[in-house]
Amino acid sequence: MTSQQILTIRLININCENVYIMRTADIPKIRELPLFSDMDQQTFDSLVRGAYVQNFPPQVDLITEGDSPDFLQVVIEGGVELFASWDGRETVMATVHPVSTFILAATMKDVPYLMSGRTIAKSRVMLLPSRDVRLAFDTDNSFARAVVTELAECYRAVVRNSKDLRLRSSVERLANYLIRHAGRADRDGRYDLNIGKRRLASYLNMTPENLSRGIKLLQGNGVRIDGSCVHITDADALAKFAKPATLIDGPAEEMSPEQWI
Amino acid sequence: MTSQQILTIRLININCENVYIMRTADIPKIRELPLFSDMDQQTFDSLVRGAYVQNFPPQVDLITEGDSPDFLQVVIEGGVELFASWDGRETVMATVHPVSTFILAATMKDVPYLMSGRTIAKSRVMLLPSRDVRLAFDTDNSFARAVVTELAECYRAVVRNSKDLRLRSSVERLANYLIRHAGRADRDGRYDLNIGKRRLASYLNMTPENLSRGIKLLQGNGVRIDGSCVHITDADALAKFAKPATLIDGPAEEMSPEQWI
DNA sequence: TTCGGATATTGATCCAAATCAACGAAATCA
DNA sequence: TGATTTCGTTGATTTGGATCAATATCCGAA
Repeated sequence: MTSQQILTIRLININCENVYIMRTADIPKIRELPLFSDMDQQTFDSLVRGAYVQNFPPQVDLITEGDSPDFLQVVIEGGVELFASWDGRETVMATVHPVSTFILAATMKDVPYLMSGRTIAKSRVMLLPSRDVRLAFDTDNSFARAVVTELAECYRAVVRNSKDLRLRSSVERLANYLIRHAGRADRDGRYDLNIGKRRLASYLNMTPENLSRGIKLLQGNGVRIDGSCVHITDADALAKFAKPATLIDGPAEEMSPEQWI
Repeated sequence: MTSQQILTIRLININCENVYIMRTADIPKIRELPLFSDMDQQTFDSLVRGAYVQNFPPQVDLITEGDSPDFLQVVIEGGVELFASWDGRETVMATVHPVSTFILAATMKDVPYLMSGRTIAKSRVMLLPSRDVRLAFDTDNSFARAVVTELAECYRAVVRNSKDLRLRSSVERLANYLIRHAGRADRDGRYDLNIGKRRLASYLNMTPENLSRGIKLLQGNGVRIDGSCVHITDADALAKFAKPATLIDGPAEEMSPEQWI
């Protein structure tokens, strides 16, 4: 079977018009990911040969919890939100920003996804057949090491998130969230929220109504939010209220590959 | 420096009388762990050569969050509880039962622990120098693959736990906890709780008072708890209330190596 | 541009869960 | 054995957060 035939079958399988073979311009972006940067050129080439790239509009489901991981996915442009459901309830677990992979654990173990994923913007996603990824893992030690680093980092990110949920009140979670993202503030201490408040509330495990009230409460604690503009007016006061901790919020450098919003 | 000298230094470092070089009887138990079972004999031997074993009374702190991972630890007998603290609050994150390892992620990445660990019973713990573990990872592909499997499983366990926290009420968490452990019930549907209610409450992220009330509430839903004896009187009724889900509670087989209580 | 829908805010109310307080039952120890 | 402490339960009360309802605001499409 030629690779062209394989591609054709894949096209039919996923039943979508807008599919491309790996665009040359995308390759360097992928290559620079920590997960792939140390890989043998030969392994990387063979991995990329079987891959393809797809463009999606916003609000498209990419994966559904319970499904089998046919592909390791890489967000090249746009953004993907990982969420989970149970008994009619739904919660945002994380958001993946370019350029990074998601659902690596399911791919490596070849077990069903624990989370669903949908685009939150017009997005460009690369799909690497899971079989090829596992094959690359078996043949390339550098890649194996990178997979371990990535998985360990993902694990630690969820543990930190779990501590955040267990040990803090919702307003404390909000305050620390704002501090974690203060890195992109300008010299006046302003930055854009870059996420809908509805989505943010879900990620922080609170209702949109309570998020509004939390924002109002924080106005007396060194931060003012107007629309999507966050303005840190008194970083010390905010820190005093939020009590950020490295072992929960992570050092800036350790901000994870499977990025936690 | 001879290995005897190194051992002596280690003895001084940890400042505890009750230290042994690897007891021969412990080796097979370790060897059978999924993490080590596929390892080259040679690598395994060199790993075990640098290891030692220690006995602890209950309530002893083995690791403290923020510390550097000098050793990969393996619980051989007894039990270890992983917990985390922030701003005077404390929460039980997980319990590790024999025979399994913990804090593998910190060891592999050589970054500070995110959780503290203390014995919850008289325990026997093996300590493998982190450097040796990372060395073994670099030289033994089977081991590398096993590490990935273990890390992926740990990651998924925390994700499931996070879903449990986010999507369920405290009584729902309790009900599903009881179902998850129903595997060890006898034919009458009875089993022992095997954990103090105080600790269980902390793990379920609720107060002891509320746990008591939750238990009472569940008496009308197919389960009766008397002291430490759990009696599933109506499994269907309990399941109807708890709505257990594979993607949160895991299939029995997938019960994790870094065991979630 | 206006319309219609999603999104955000505010207030009122309700509910789950934490806290406070008291007490009985085990377990631990002298 | 009795004394002391820890653990578990129950009741009363408070509080954080959810829900319900009403309005305001933003945004995208015709």
